[in-house]
Amino acid sequence: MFAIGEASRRSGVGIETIRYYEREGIVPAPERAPNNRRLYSANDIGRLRFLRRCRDLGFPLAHAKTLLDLSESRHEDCQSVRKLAESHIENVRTKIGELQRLEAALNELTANCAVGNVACPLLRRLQSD
Amino acid sequence: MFAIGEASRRSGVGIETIRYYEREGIVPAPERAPNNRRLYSANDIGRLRFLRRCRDLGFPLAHAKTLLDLSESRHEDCQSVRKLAESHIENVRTKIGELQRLEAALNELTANCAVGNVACPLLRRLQSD
DNA sequence: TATAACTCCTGTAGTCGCTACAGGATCAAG
DNA sequence: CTTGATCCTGTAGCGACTACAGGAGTTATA
Repeated sequence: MFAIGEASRRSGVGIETIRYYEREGIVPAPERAPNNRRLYSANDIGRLRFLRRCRDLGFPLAHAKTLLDLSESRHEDCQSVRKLAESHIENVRTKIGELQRLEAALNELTANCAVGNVACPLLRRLQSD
Repeated sequence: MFAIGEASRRSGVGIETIRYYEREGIVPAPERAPNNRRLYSANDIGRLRFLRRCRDLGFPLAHAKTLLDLSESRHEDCQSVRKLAESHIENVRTKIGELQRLEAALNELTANCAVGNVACPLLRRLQSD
């Protein structure tokens, strides 16, 4: 059993974040030592690591929790997992598209904003009616 | 002079957001009618529209405010504008790259998660030590 | 003129996922 | 015995809104 600092190091989840997950019911409250300090099992730490990986993949915390629950249920519902993952991929693709359009717009706006312009064309465009 | 609802319609900035901008000092407090309602001039509305365009381009609000201030100063500092815009474009490019790597990772993880798998490979990977 | 429906006001709290304290208790090492 | 690390609870802050609650004033219709 490990103290929260060690659990943090082993899982890659920050101490404050671990306590936050507990408060929010993302992970169950761990055992406590007689001195009231939290004690984490290897299993608990595995759960935290699982959550960190989900977060690294950009899943919102609520979905990370769902995936965690799915991963701990007896009959792993691969179907549900895939559905969640695919909808997430779709979101990521959408966001990439949005940002690419943004980049194009910004490039165009700054293109004319080159050397020694008197009136700034970018500002002109932002001001226009 | 226009009431806040009309200013919202004309600028494309939500009513609550307009009041928020005022609270935060992003825009100056407008005139008030004798009945205490806010009154916006065409100029005020132009400012709001300017901010909306900056936000649409993904500038953080603080930078939007800086751009607005630059646009209203006597000698338009095109240099500063360009610097802000270029650093923002850089951020957008970085974010695009991150999301693309994310998408690749998710694609790889879900690739094996195809039809009728018994044990879900995605969960396996998330669980691994 | 009465009433309904709309718009506006202030102030506060919620969103998301942490992160950063404050103020204290406990523990390990020298 | 003291120093410094770690832990505890509880609360507030981040960014940029958004959504109320509870009230007041305005406009349109019957």
